[in-house]
Amino acid sequence: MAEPMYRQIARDLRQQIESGALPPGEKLPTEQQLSEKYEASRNTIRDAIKWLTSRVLVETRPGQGTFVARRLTPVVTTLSVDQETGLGGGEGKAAFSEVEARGRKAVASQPKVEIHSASGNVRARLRVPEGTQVVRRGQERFIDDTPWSLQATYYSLELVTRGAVALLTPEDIRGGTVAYLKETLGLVQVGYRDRILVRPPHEDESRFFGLPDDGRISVVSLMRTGYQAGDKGPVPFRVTFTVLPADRNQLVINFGQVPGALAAPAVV
Amino acid sequence: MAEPMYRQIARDLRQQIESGALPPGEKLPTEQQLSEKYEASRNTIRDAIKWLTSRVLVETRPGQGTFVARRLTPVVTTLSVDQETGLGGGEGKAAFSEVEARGRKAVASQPKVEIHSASGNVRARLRVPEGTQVVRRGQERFIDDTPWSLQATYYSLELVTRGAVALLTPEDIRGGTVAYLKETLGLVQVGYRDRILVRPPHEDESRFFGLPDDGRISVVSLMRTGYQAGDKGPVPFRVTFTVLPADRNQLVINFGQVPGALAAPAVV
DNA sequence: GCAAATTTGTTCGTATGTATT
DNA sequence: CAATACATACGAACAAATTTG
Repeated sequence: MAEPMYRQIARDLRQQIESGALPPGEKLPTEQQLSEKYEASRNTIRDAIKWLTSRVLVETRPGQGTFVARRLTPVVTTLSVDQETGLGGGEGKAAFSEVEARGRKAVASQPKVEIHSASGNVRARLRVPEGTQVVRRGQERFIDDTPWSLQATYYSLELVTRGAVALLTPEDIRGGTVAYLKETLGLVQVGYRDRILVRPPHEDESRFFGLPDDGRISVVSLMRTGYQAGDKGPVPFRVTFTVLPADRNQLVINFGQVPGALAAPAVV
Repeated sequence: MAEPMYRQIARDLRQQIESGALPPGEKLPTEQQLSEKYEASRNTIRDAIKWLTSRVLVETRPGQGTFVARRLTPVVTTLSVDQETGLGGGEGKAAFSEVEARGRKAVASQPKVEIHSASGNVRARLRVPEGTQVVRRGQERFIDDTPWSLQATYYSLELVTRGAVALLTPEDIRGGTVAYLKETLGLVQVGYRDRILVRPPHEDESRFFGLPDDGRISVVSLMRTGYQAGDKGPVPFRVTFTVLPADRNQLVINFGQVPGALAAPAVV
């Protein structure tokens, strides 16, 4: 038994999908029918389908059947600094200009504001001791009414006590928080560092994005630490966490002179 | 039956793993033993373990048992341009300086050179018509003797006919190909665009990296298009594809002034 | 080096539950 | 309510990989 039967069946079905014999959205024969066709038990057919499912080639819907997965058109986000606004890509309004330029509708929820103790990554990024109070401003974003990103920015509560009280209002801050902090406190962001990693989604993220609960689709976690000038070099003053489903997003970063046109999604 | 039995069992085991009762590397009880403990059939236990496996919480080894997965210490790659060398991060020797600064040993294979027709993404990135001949320079990279990245750069064959014959030699080009093209052809890279996406690994990639063949660990695909100056704006002249396993790599990009220290891996 | 014991992997059959049409 | 289709669960047998004696 060089290759298990369920793998042979999976391979055959995969070939049919990739050759186009079974186009996206098409319903596969029922497990019963496949069982007869391949002369295997229904359990073995299910193993084959499970193999295809874990590769996101098909998806099963109870009571309906198994369907060839549809390809999602990826959203491209440019991370490099916008030369005009000076805003980092993927932030505030800038996050949407690109999406809207493609004729898709983008909306963001009202920010949700919370205050709690900085923990784990937030402490590490902001370089604050345990127990430090931070303001968390969270937002949910949608494209064409489907969930697209979860974003949360953390600021030390000290910024509020120094006068940046608008950080506590659960509304969009006109012009963006970076500009607001500059006006209010004279705090200038001199640079930022993006950190990108891929990981399985948390449960709440799976729920929000409607990802399958088996964790086979990862999320891209984007951490952006903003720095202000300090005596001994740049000092962090805010950190933003953005979470995007990995299967429908691409990131683009430009260095130096590159074509001005919007970057089109790459073919996977 | 609100929550299926196999999920309850998986949840219980997961809790034991995350609480530390079952530390990384520890062997779980055998399927037989778990079957008795939870009063479920072996198949149900296997379903629970499969659930944990798909989340990379455990890994099973035939003939040995199931073990709590060990956390890999991620490798951090900085993509932004090195201020001193002018080289893009993640390329050539620059790709390794960061790794070696952490006391890890990094080696690259001799480049493998091939010539063939540009296809798909290569055509799209280089903006060349179907049938265009390109030079492909491929390299495998290792950190501490474990496979770390697969990289392939494509150049139009025209660069060779114009005099950049070293592109065809299966050896490292001293100083890097970007510098070589500048010396030889006066071709200056004025900018580049990075494009990042996440996808399941191809079969050859799974083999090379030793990833589980069920595709549950994705790879990060990094495409870098290099541009030279042209009459009507920047024109692409090379494209590099780098593939990294997503579970052990982090990317960092700096904009403006940021702390000079090496970026430490973030906690997931 | 080989044989036995252990452990996971594959496959079948069967029964029942749950979601959708 | 009935029919259809996938989901869960049990039991059993043999295969393949690995360790142990």
